[in-house]
Amino acid sequence: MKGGEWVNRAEAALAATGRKRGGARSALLELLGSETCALTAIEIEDALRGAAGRPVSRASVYRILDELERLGLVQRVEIGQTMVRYERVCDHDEHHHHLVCDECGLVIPFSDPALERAISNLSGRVPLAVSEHEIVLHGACADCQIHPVVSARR
Amino acid sequence: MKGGEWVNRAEAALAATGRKRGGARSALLELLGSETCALTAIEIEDALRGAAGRPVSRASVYRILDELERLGLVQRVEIGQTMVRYERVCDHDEHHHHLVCDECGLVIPFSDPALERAISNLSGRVPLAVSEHEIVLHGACADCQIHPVVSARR
DNA sequence: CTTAATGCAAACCGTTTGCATTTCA
DNA sequence: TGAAATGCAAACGGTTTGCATTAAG
Repeated sequence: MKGGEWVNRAEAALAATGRKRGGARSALLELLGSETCALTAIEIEDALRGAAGRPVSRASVYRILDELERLGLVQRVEIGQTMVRYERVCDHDEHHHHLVCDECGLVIPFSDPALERAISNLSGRVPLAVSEHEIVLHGACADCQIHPVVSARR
Repeated sequence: MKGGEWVNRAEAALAATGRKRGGARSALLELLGSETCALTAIEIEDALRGAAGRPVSRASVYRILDELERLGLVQRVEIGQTMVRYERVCDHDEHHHHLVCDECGLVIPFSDPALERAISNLSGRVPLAVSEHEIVLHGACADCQIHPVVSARR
């Protein structure tokens, strides 16, 4: 499984910087490894408090995510929903972006080679050394087109 | 000037909903009309308190922006910088996206027809009725490639 | 033992809200 | 005069920080 590989890579990267191992962090790594799309800190906290066991304090969730982000193992995904989301940084073939339903908040991952081509093409012609990119399509998901939630509006 | 047109359209849209005119709002409209790229609420507040005259309270800035957003006259731009940015919604030919320098926070607008083509092409093949999209390229601007700000990191 | 990891509670800060006051039509 | 617009200050809520405690090596 892809996520397992990522967990190993993460453990290795952390060990390489002379870090000690902690229960909270490995629980969080395992969760992120099993998840393919972006979660908020609260969702992570809840998931860890729930079934999977090993509750982790919110402060630790944020600290660990921050650390993983600095190491390039996790990336923030900000898709206009107040709360920041986090997901593991994956190999090229797992690279994806997000569809966001503005009615119900549903987040769906997608990928599109043509779009990636346009981006990498563009990256060379721009006054910035591009290191990453983020694409978000907003709209209404199938359910919300059928059952519009009148009062949602963020 | 493009911005002037936008201001007129905005005034008209507001009048059409039976709203009264207020000093704070017209000052804010004028500012947004003269600005081509995204500003934060604080930047707007400062700009209005400064030279241009007519200080506007922060609460009003947020309320007015919210109102303009609901009317489709302004759009939020969230580019991973903690604070939300706002810019006027422009005609098709002014449509653009953003380059963000992760070192110093500089925001640069850009547009790319090929990218837009890829997006609109994609929009039809996706499980979402796409109403808008946002693209952000992150990296280091020219200045920051030369003089790296060691400790910036958000 | 020495240093990193963690939890708890308080602090932060951008944003929103409640309420009294002013302004427009 | 009645509804909308505005300012001020307090409330909110996601995130960060300080500090004391626990645990890894």
